[in-house]
Amino acid sequence: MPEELNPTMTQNFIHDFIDEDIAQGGQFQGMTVHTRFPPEPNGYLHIGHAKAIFVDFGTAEKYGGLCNLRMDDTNPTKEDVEYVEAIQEDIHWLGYDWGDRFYFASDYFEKMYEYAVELIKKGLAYVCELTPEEFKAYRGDVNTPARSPWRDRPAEESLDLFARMRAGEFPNGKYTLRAKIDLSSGNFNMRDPVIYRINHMHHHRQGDKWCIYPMYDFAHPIEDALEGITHSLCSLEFEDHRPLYDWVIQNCPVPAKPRQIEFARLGINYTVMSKRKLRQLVEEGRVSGWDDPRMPTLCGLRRRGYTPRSIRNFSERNGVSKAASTVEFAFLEHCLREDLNESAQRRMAVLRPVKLVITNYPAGQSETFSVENNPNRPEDGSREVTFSRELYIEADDFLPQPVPKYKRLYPDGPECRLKGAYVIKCVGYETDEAGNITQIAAEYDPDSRGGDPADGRKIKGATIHWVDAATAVDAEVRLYDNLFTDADPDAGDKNFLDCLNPSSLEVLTGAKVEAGLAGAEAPASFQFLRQGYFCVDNRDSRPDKLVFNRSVSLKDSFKF
RNA sequence: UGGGGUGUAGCCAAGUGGUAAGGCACGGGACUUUGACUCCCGCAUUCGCUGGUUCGAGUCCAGCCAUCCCAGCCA
Repeated sequence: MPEELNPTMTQNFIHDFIDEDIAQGGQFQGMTVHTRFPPEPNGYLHIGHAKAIFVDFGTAEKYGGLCNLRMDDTNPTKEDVEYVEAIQEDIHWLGYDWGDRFYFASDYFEKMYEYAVELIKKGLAYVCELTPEEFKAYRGDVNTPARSPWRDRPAEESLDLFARMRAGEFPNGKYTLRAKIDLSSGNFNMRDPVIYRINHMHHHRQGDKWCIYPMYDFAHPIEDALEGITHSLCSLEFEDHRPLYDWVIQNCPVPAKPRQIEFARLGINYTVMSKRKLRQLVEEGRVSGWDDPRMPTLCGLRRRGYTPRSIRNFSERNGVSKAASTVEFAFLEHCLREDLNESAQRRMAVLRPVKLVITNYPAGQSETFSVENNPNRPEDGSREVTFSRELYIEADDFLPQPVPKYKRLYPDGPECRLKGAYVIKCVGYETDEAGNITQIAAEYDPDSRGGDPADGRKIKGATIHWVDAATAVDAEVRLYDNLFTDADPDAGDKNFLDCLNPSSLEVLTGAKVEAGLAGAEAPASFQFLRQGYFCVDNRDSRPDKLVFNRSVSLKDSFKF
């Protein structure tokens, strides 16, 4: 049911590693390549996650393997079921499917507990009773080892305390379980990291069954191993954690030996990708919600008219490497245009209308023209549009005084073509007292029905779009610009809110669109001729008021 | 000044000792019933810098520089 995915993902350094693993005949030989996408259900997925999804699912697909979807819900403090469903919906929308392999890290809590007990018995973990403040003070620094007064606590004592931690005998923060590794390691993650903490809190899935929760570093490798993951792909900031990941795999009797490989996460200029900041935008009402069309969330992009295919292509063509990258927003737009140009149906709409009167066309007369829906795809058919003496055209398709190279309407200017209808020539215009243009007059060539003059002469002017004043429908059109003005609102210590673009949304209420653009028959994404690509806003539209969101504008190489 | 990464054009990115792919952006032109699309052309004598090895170095070696991540009982 998902539309056809991209051709096989192009080779990248991750695939090189996997190829080696398979070739070397080690732990992965003969195994099906198995990856996972492990979001924490604490927010909505955004365009950055799309890359991770692409890498995780795409890599599995490339090797004929499997990719699991797993909710990494080891910290109930920030998590909520609300996000669990949204995450699944967004991944499916992108076109990926995990079959029946949908898991929750919290379902492994019992097993993790057992492994932790094993570690204690082996003398590789101990219960520590440093307060958070002490813990911090004892951490040491770049050239001072950490101190841990409880690391030699007898295993029996730790076992007892750990059991009582689980039983709920102690308040939050009283005790932690720590792995006994290396207090002087240059890698702070190895300085006897906490692997379990006490947190008396209701878990969205486990309820009140647990009051101790495993830390990511302990839980994640176990989750991977339990699911038979062969390659655990994650972002660069976890490189420092790999020694600990390997330590857990090595010291717990897990059924598999997954390998962690890190790649650079995606950055886009003019775009905030931090969940915390996105949440702030929503909570402070600076956007209408997580799905505000200006948001970089998948649901926001979807509502704005982005297609799954365009986002997949964007991910594919960006490549996968370890170099921190910030790609240009223009590239995402390019990928959308590329897809929409191929697939979007065309419609006519006039965003800033001005009336055009065909002076030699009989008043009261009307006719219809058949206009193709997409010149690239004849199979999309055509539609009927009405034409009469009074039309609306775009205000900037007329100029009282032409500027150099202007080839649209102006008095005594060149012949222009009304898209799909007739050839016309401007013969005058009217203004109000203030000098504003109120109406344009033109004459048409009756022998040019459909747009081609009978005598075969070339039309020098441009082809312009129009709507019939008699049948046009009023609409609201929303034009989007970047949510931020600064190229990288996430960089440095500046306040990202200061970078908000005050004109990121422009609402045009006087637009006129051709009839038949409402309701179920409307194409999901379409192009308003010479105005860009739009989609019907299914969330906001009402029968009496059509609302269109602009996905991206057309490229305009026209310069005066 | 500890540990772990990364540096190829404005932005991504191939390149794995044999003489710098591709895409985006940008500029120019052709075509066009969307000034869109499409199509041509242009766009790194050089790969962070400096040395070294080699007939030959973006690729190997050394040193240096820049930059990102790490001291949550977050993930």
